[in-house]
Amino acid sequence: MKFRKSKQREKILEVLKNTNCHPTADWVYDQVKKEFPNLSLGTVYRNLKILRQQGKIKKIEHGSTYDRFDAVTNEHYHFICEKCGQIIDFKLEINKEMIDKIEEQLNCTTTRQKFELYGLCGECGG
Amino acid sequence: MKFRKSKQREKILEVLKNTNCHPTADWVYDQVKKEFPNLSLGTVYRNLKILRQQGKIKKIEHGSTYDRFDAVTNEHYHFICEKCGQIIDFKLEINKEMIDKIEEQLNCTTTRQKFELYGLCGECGG
DNA sequence: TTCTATGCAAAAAGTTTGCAGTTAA
DNA sequence: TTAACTGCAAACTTTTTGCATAGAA
Repeated sequence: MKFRKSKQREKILEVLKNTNCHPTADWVYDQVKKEFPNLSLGTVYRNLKILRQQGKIKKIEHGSTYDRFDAVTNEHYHFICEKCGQIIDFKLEINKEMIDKIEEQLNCTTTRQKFELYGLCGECGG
Repeated sequence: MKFRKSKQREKILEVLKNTNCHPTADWVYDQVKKEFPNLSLGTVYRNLKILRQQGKIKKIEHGSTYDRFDAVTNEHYHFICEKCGQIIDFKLEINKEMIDKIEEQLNCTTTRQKFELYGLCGECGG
């Protein structure tokens, strides 16, 4: 794949580099629009895709674009296959001291944790 | 909130109880449609919402319906305040042996982990 | 009888794509 | 000169909502 330079793409990357708020495409659009008033959202999405292909940014993945539901009520965590989207449950004892340490450090109290692993399942070449 | 009984809702819960594949709304729709051929997707979504309000099922959350992007490359995790919505980054050394054990158990390879804490931040009474 | 649940279809929300014109190399 | 990039708008995908009717309590 060949890429040319584009002012819009450079600005999009710059905006992303200068924030740690994990923005949405729309937020990026609003920022970059200040400099390129005719910018379109489609261009932002296309460039976000290209920047990912170039390995310069990451999309914060959640496996699938569909909502998924779960009637299993006991405490468990999820492994999500990045290829086939399959979700596999696993159990785990979360280290309580680790949580305590973070609570102290951030001066907060936590009520629940989410712990998810992403990768390839057995069938997809794990 | 008051709820009445409904055959469709009962069937939706039954279908969810009898699978461990964390289905999408559409998959549930296809299953339940076998018994209720006039079923509509809207009804499935509405009942999934009600079942969540009743605490009978969970939606596998990914925080927001928007894709989010990140050009910050170093590894970090998030504490999310359930009152004010603030997100605070923290660093953590994830126990590698723990991951190895899960990989072996599930026969998968993991490329990344998501570890999120939810609760109250200092300002909100943490 | 009352009001929640339903089916249907239209709208909303978020993302992708086709097209004709622009621009980097 | 050529083919990647752009803006615009339409299409697409997933979820929500409005409305009239059916059905549980």
